[in-house]
Amino acid sequence: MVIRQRAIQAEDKQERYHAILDAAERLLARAPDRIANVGEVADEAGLAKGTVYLYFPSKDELLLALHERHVDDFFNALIATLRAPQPVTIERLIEITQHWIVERATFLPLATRCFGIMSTQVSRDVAEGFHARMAERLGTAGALLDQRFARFKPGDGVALLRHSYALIVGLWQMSSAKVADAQAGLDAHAMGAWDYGTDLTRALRHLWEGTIGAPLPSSVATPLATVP
Amino acid sequence: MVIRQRAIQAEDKQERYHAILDAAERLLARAPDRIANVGEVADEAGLAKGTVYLYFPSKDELLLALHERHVDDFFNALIATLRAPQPVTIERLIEITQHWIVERATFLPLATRCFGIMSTQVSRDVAEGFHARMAERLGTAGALLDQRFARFKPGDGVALLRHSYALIVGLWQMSSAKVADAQAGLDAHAMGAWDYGTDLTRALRHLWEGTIGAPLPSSVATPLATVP
Amino acid sequence: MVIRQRAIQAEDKQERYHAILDAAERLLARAPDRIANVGEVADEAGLAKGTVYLYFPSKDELLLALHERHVDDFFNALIATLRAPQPVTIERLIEITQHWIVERATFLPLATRCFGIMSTQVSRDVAEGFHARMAERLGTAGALLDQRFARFKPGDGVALLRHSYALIVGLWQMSSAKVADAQAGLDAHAMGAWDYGTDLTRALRHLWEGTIGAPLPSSVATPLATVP
Amino acid sequence: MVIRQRAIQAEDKQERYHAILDAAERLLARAPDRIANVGEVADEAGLAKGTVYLYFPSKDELLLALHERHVDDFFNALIATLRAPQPVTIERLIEITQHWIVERATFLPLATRCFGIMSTQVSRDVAEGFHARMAERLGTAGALLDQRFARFKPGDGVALLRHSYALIVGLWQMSSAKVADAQAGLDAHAMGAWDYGTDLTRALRHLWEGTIGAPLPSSVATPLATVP
DNA sequence: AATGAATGAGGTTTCATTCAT
DNA sequence: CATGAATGAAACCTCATTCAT
Repeated sequence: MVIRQRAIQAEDKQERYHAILDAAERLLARAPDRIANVGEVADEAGLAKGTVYLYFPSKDELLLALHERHVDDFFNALIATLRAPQPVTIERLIEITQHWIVERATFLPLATRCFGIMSTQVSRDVAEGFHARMAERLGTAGALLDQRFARFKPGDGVALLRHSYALIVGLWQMSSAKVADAQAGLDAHAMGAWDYGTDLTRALRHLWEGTIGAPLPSSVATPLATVP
Repeated sequence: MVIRQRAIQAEDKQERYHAILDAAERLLARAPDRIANVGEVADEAGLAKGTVYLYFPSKDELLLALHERHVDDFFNALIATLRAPQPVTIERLIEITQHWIVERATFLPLATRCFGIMSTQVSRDVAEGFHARMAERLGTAGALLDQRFARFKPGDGVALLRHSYALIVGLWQMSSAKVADAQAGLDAHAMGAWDYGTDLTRALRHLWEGTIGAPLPSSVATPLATVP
Repeated sequence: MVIRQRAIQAEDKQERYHAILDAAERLLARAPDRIANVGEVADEAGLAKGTVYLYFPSKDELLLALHERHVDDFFNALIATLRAPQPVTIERLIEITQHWIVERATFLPLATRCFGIMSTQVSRDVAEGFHARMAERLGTAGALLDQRFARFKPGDGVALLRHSYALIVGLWQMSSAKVADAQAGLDAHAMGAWDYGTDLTRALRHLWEGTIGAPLPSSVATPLATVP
Repeated sequence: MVIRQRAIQAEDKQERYHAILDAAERLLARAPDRIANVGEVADEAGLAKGTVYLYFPSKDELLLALHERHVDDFFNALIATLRAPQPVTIERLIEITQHWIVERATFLPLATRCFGIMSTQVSRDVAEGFHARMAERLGTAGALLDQRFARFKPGDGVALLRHSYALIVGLWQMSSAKVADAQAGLDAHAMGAWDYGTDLTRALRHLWEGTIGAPLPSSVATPLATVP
């Protein structure tokens, strides 16, 4: 009923676009098990339901956009680290993963949901767009990895990142909340280490060692000679 | 073992239970992108909707049971191979994965769906039951791996299997049908190898090499002296 | 107060709320034996099913609201009469009952149904709300009765009304349509007077006489000295 | 699967008929808010679902039969009292009502349900049959009342009983469990006496006094000269 | 007579999206 | 641009009753 300030400038639009994503993010953080409906997102953003559709063509694309923001944050941190002159330690890479993915309570639930969406609901165009942008980021970060590892051929870095991401998501799905709790009672030794964070670290380490072809010292890569 | 009009013997009931799962499987194979509703499954099975609910307490549990059958088939093949006296080659393990998971068009779409179900819709009891049975199979196969690899400590086998499964599922989600098609036009080199089967093989190889701590020869494990 | 295509003003909403109840009322009047489903109500109101759920949280609450409107109409008439300066005759009270309850073909079938709903389907909050509002009306009318009857102690009026209502509903249930017809063939004398309207009048008269402690003249109460 | 002894003798059939009613009674006593489904009744009786349908043509008629048994018990006690040579006190009549109706947790919920059924689901024949049998009992007890009260004309006794029954049922519906609890917090005085048992006693007393045309002493009727 | 597997009609509710205002 | 009322497809599950065994 209240007519809000209209977003006429492109900047205002950008701002509102992100305000909607922020609202969705808050709701997801509050209840990572469920995806809020459009009405709730609109309410949380202080807008009307119809307004959301001025900024996003569909709910699915809204979710995808939010996921993309998560992914972006992660890649930005990763790329920044790989561009910095300092040696890149494996601990540092795992730290980045922990911080931007594992500890961000909304990342993995939304990723799971988005993979579900992607395979069934979303139009080919949208899926292509999403993957193209994803590929770009992957390409950038992968290329930096290729430079760091003497033995890497072009494309190896990208592949390693893709595999890592698959491991991160796949492992999470196998140990999501309800199940993790259920496992608490079982014999941890017989089951293997079941804590997601610990298990993931171990799995990534194995994957990377296997990819590099040698045990990982604390530093996985040599310093870059030049800093971009 | 003719299935009569009414399944009165316990055996007949087993058969009908599986007949319903078969119907669901056929529908999924016909359209891996969508999950049929209960009415369609009943029709396909030549039964009434209510009859399906005599055999499964809810649609979700039907899907879970179907997924479990997939998983069982895979584990049975895996365990049989690990129990056989012959040396286990990595090629053989990848073959099993290819055959029972990758090439079975219904496995991965359903797995993705089930992960979604598991975290939100299904009661804790059901989820626990599912995971307990899964853990048992994992435990059996993992223990056999432990015996095969001299360096493996108890639990290493289970962990390797879990990590492998995560990789299989996660990678599939990143390259599900629609997207794979979309990628076809892009420069394969720049993107890295994007074919799911090929990429998965490579990723698993890296993961396993990293876990074993040595490059994989064609045979990943020594022959068993005795067959359990 | 033309109802527009969309009810935007609060007034329009009120009107639409009642339009839905009107539709339910018409359907019930047309077939007092059955309760229409929500789709039928929506059709009758010229709306979509979902729209009904914008105005009522559930079917049960819709029925309750309709019943409440019936009850309200009755109490409004009753209270108006009791507030008027004229002497209140028993004939007048029975007239009101006849008009607003007995002759309103939908009142008693719905009341019966609502008592069923109330004890099993409806949440405690809703039931409490309903009864609180009912108690308020009862209290108002009861207090007016207390003033009219010299011998009434506070609360006697409310009790009399409650008892009367119980008699109205209970007697109706014992003589609902099908049965009344069935009785038509029997010897009316041996069975006692079985016509609902007549029988009810007699029963109420007895109840009231017993409550007042004296035979009822045509005027059951003294005129009010002052009109509130 | 177990083939039970077949009820071939008429006596056995009677026994089984009542065993089914007993089962329904137990279930209702255990949860007066809900009507068990046919499967539950069969289980509780140790029979198969289909067997119930050998003894009752439909669920509704089963419920009606159970209700009829309740009503029978009440009337038997009432008639026995009215036939006994002792003076009949109002306290005694109320005691009978309390014992056979109010305190029998299953009577009133089932009565409510049966009135609902009767007006909508049951065939005319069944309804007629039920009411005819009910009328017979009413007639017997009513005639006894007519004899006890000097001023009663034929039919007055039946009418009084019918009115009393209406009051009993109607008042109960207005104060069934959920609501009674809800009322607990309110000011009992302003609301009138809300305890069902107390309120009912008061209402019945008023009804009877009004019918008899005089305040009720402790003894409502003169002793019978002859005992049938 | 007894069983219990099979039936399938029947009804409620949610929510992404549209579009009149 | 913004609103939020209206839409209506979609899907689940229960359970009284039937009937093959």
